[in-house]
Amino acid sequence: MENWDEVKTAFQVARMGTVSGAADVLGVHHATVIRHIDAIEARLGVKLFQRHARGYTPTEAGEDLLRVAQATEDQFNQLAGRIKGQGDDVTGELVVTSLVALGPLLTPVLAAFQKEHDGLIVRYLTGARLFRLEYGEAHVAIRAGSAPDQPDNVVQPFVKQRMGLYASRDYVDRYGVPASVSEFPKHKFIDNDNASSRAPYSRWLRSNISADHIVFRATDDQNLVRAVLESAGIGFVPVWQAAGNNDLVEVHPALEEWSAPLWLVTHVDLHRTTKVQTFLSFLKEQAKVWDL
Amino acid sequence: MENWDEVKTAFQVARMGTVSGAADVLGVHHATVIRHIDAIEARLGVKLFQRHARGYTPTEAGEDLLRVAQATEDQFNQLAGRIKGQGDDVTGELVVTSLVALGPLLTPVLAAFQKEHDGLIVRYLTGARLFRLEYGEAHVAIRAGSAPDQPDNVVQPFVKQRMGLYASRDYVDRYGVPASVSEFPKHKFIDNDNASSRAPYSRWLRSNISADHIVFRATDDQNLVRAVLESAGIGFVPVWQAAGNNDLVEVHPALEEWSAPLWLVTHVDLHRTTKVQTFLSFLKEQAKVWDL
DNA sequence: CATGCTATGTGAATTTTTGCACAGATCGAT
DNA sequence: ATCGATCTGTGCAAAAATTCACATAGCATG
Repeated sequence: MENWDEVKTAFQVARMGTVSGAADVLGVHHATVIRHIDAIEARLGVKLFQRHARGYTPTEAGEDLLRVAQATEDQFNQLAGRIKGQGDDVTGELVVTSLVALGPLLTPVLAAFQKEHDGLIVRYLTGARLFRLEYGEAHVAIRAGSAPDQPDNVVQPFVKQRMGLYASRDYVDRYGVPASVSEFPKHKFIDNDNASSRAPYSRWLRSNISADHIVFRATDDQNLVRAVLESAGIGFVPVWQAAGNNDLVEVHPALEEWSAPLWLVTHVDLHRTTKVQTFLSFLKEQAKVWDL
Repeated sequence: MENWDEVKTAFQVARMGTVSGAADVLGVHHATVIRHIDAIEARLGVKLFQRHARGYTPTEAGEDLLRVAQATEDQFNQLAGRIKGQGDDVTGELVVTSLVALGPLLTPVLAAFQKEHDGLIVRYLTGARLFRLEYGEAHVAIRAGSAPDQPDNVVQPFVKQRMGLYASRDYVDRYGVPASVSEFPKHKFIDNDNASSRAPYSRWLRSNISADHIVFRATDDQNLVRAVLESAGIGFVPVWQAAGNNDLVEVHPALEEWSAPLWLVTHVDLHRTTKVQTFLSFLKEQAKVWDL
């Protein structure tokens, strides 16, 4: 059974009883049907049909094939139905990945989206390692930083995350609050460990504060926030995150140039699917009421 | 699901995880695999795989297809096994057709053949209407008369059926036995109703006896024999059939030129199968001990 | 019994598919 | 970092499959 198309052809011949009839159904020339039958019979070494001028009557082998191929056709039709349908409704899994830091923001949205779509299973992946879209690990990724430029990824701007400079109440009690940028050199700062980070607030800090005043560095954003709370110094925290924390004191009003854009990233192959598109528009709608 | 071969290709890709791997298994070029996948996805309007430089990972739709096609492959393999096997052993049905008259001769042979092959179902069809090989109604036909010449049929000579001229004991008591052919015009004869019958004994009768001495005609051979037994006249009966009947008296020794050949006929498509060949050789072997 | 209809079957032309060669990209290892 | 191995992807030539055209054969109908 090397060639499945020949099985399909033989199936139609067995069902129709004639080569011409099968050719009509299959939308091919009757000569093609004859050659398919000849080929499959030659491979099997057994006649599937008895030929006569009024048509082909299946032998026992041919009737066996008829039964099996009938089942196959049914299964394929059902499969095609499922697959095509799947493209049009929001079911199955929706896998979303983002930085851990965005958890408080995204979890409510994802929960609400799930409630709207019965039969949808939401998987929200956040972790140390980058979940890769191109391996099918996620449908949608929310990424921070400069515009990603992966060839297979569809990237669109999401929201701007406003960043503020904060210190802990404890730090302020001890060192006070700088009245202006000019007083910054008197203070201790916290920043990303990545010296070439292209996050706008990080670049602003590097160009306005000498490196020796940056006394605490970490790779993970969450650990930077923890360092601020532990009074290690002054650091950037997203305004929405700082808003709910009474221990944080705003050291300097947020500047527009500190804002870090968030990006919505999907894989090309999945971007056009209804599931992904529905989620993306839902997400954007919810984001309108965010005050970042 | 128009093209079943594309399903097969997609199945292998889903199983292997790479286009190249699937191409190796399928024995085609990897470009062909890529084009098959593109084609089936285009028809379905849904991506079955996510492409990346290290291979193809199936989407949910792709995994669905994997499951269905896996089952299909299994079923096709089993089917191929059954069909190929069927070609090599003697099982299923063996349909044999012949003239009713040959029943006493053939039935024992058929019964013996069935005993030798477990799982074989013998159907011995004898009837008024001609069972037609080309419609698959029979595997083997035993025919009498002149060499048949159907293009789709494989014809081989079987045995010569010796014919004798017999009359009933009652007829002989009344009219006596003709001492030689020269006395034949004094007697009544029985013959086939078909004036153009090419059976050798029938032709001999036509050329040696004038038509007005043939007082009983029938289409069916068995009815001709019955007419002889009912004392309607002198008629031809196969010697093997007359041998077991004490009511029949040989009127004239059997002539070689009266012998009617029997033919074994099979359809081309079935002739090469083991089942038919096994039966034919069995039949010929049994026929060696016949005294016709 | 001739005629029309519907079949199968086959060689030649044409279209489609396949294979080939090479480019581009990724990953692991030396 | 560079090399080698392993993938995907694409234009182009070769091969293969399909279509076309026509021949042939049975069967029903008038």
